[in-house]
Amino acid sequence: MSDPKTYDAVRADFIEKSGLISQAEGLPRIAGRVFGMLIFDGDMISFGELATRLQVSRASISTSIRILEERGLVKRMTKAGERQDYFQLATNPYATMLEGVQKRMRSTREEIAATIDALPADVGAVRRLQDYATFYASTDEAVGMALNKLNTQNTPPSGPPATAGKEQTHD
Amino acid sequence: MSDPKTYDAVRADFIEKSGLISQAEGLPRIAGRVFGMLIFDGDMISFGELATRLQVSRASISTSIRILEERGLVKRMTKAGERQDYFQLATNPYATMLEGVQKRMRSTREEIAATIDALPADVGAVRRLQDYATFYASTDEAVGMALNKLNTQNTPPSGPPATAGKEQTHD
DNA sequence: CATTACGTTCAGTCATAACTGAACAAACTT
DNA sequence: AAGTTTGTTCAGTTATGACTGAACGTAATG
Repeated sequence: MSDPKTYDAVRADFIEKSGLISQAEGLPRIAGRVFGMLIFDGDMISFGELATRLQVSRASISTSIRILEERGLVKRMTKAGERQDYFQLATNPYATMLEGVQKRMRSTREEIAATIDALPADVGAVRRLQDYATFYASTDEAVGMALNKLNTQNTPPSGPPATAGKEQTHD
Repeated sequence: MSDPKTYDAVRADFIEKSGLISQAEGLPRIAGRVFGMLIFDGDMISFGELATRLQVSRASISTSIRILEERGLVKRMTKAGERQDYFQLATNPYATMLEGVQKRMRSTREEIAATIDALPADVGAVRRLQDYATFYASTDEAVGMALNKLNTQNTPPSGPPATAGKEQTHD
């Protein structure tokens, strides 16, 4: 208990944990570390800084950022007078994550529905497939409720601080 | 539309799809195929039958079954007079899946909380970490609601049919 | 007893995806 | 112009995990 780790140690641990969490969610580990670093630090971080502070190649940063951008979790910024790209958490990244989950669940639910449609209604499998589909449907619905909560209650959450004037959203 | 696939073709497609779905959920593909086959066929399937019908090694069946048993999705049965093990969907496997999801989310939420506790309350990171933790908390809650629905509304669902007398649950 | 059937385990192979270094194009600096 | 800096892409390496074959223990069968 009485182990006051330094700020930097806590930070490093959290970033590393984020890597592992993301790995469990199907993202590459480095992308998770980038995400964790953006959460922890809050402010914009440059491309080069990401590479050096995480001690990985710039190629890895490039692809990780691409993945995070595709998923809508991170946005790319520019600073006037700076050549490097800067990155920041997207606004409400968690809602975006849930939307992604929803999307995937719906798609698999539809695949199950397609299987059901391809069968005559009286075969025994239909009943079990319907249960399977229902499972996805109600989970989808539950996620939708969490999403609503996220979108309404705390807008804006701790997202990017009101920009100080120099930065521009990139596209 | 006017493409009446044979029952066996629909079945094979579904089983294959299940493999892919499970792969996306972090399970080995073969485990997903086993799961899909158990859903589709409904009745008990023997160890050997799984290996031959899925055209994979018995070693793979063994480890896949172990995984599915560990997760509580499948139960092992024996038939009097039969030496082979038989397998069946567990009762309410979907609820069990959701419980697993919940468990994992709680554990990562706790890791985030631990990070927060290790920081003085006034650092900026705390706010963002709290948002992160809240995200997991409310998703956890939502899953809990879906779980309740699953557990109450349709008990028993299409689970294993009342056993015909010869089988025994294997512990 | 020997033989066969069954399921597990383990070493090894194979497939896949993460990660890197190097080559590159574009934009800036001198 | 030549030389930097920056980000992307691609070929190649590396790490990871799925899958298999073979060896094994156990239990039933003959």
